[in-house]
Amino acid sequence: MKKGVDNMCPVFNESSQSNAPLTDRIFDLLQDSIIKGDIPAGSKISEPELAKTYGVSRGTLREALSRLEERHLVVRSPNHGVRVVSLSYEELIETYQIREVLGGLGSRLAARNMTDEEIAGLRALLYEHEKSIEEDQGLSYYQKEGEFDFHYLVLRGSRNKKLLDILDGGLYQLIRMYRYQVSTTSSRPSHALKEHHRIVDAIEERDEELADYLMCRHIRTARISVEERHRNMKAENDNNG
Amino acid sequence: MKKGVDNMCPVFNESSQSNAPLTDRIFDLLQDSIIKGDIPAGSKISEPELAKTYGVSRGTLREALSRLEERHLVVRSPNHGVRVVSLSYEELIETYQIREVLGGLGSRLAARNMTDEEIAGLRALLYEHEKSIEEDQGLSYYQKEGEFDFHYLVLRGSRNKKLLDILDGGLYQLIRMYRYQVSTTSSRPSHALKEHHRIVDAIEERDEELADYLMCRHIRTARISVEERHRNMKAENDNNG
DNA sequence: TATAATGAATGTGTCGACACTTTTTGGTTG
DNA sequence: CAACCAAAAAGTGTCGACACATTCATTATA
Repeated sequence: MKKGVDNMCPVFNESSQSNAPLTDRIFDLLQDSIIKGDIPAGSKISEPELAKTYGVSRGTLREALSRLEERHLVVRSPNHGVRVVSLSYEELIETYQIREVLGGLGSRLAARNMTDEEIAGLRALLYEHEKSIEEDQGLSYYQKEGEFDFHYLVLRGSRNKKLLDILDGGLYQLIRMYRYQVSTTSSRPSHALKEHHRIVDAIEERDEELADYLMCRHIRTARISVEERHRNMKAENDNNG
Repeated sequence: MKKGVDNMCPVFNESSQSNAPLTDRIFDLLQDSIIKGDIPAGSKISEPELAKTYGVSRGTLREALSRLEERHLVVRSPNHGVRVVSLSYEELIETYQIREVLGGLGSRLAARNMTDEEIAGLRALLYEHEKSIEEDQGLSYYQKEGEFDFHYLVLRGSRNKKLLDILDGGLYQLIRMYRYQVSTTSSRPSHALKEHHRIVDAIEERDEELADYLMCRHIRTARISVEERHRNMKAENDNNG
């Protein structure tokens, strides 16, 4: 499963090594469970119960929860406990707005700083994705996570660590969560791939401005698609209600 | 001290209420100490010692440290302890690059979403700052924190909570830290104020594109000033060494 | 005298326990 | 039967303790 792309991109679960501190592993596990919906969005968390589930002490778990809270994946109200965020449409759009300009910046910097080898690797990834789309097998993986692999490589190429921190450590999560929840199989994956190729073209030609512009537009397209889907769902609800 | 601007802007130390959970208060205290340099950058932290200093248990303090780590204000290496970040020049520039596009986005959204009352408040703040600059008293405060009050109000006006989260919860800190450390009394505070006024002009006229552009340029100016200062310091060091 | 081995001291990782607060339950009363 | 109050159950906030890892000081050795 996951084909050759497996382990290519350490974006998620950075510290799941079995020798890493327990708290870190719990943090990763929890984050994954929240994003994938194993722990339902909006549900309340019982610290003793969760601690028993993962087989760790409450203090250890609370440390992980503190970090999750800092990442806005859970919300804690004093004396009332912790509950998983319930992603709102507005928040999702806000996230896309930010991702748009940051993605643009990342792409621009990537055009400036990426090595030729890295660019080749990026292109290779896209061919992987193409194959994945043709076969039904990898399709679901590509649409759920594959796109992040691409964006991750670009971000790495930007040489701006803070940028990667922000996007990988807090911003992507919401979007991934959304994808898992509404299982949004982007209607035209091949179209997205074409856009990816164009972005790599621009990076390859060291055309910073174009790379910036194309990435912005690419993400804006995704946002608009979400907005459309939302309008449709709302209209449908209004009809049924 | 701090004149009338006191308590005007709750950007920092949000949860220092005396009834807030102990962990949160420790978190705020620690963050402030780190930013202001009371706990020197790069210094190693002894958990038992710090816990005794603040009069809390180690578990409580560790929770705060976990959040500080998520915010990249401290770095933890397993079994080797926690040490305060030592801000590097590169990281600072990276931060400015991001702040540039995010500030632009915030300003653009502020032009779209701010109410007339909010805009009036923004203008009032600038007049406060003008007065502060004329009197020597408030000068140091303005140059250290006043500018953040301005940017904070704009961000609030953008109606994009995530944007505020990112900038206030992680990005501004580095820059504030830098200001305290090199006590960079921006050479031309009145010039910065003029730029602020122009930005408010654009917001007032609901000129999104101009607001975006001016804010970007304003932050870019700050970045370039930092870069220049850095070049000068380096040149001086090279001469003396 | 420099270096390597060894034991003490300090520090981190993790856990279990207790006090106080909120929620739930179940009985009581109008 | 509904509304209300009280006791119990569950949960959160905070603390202290112990095992293991790391660092430091000391001593023994080449």
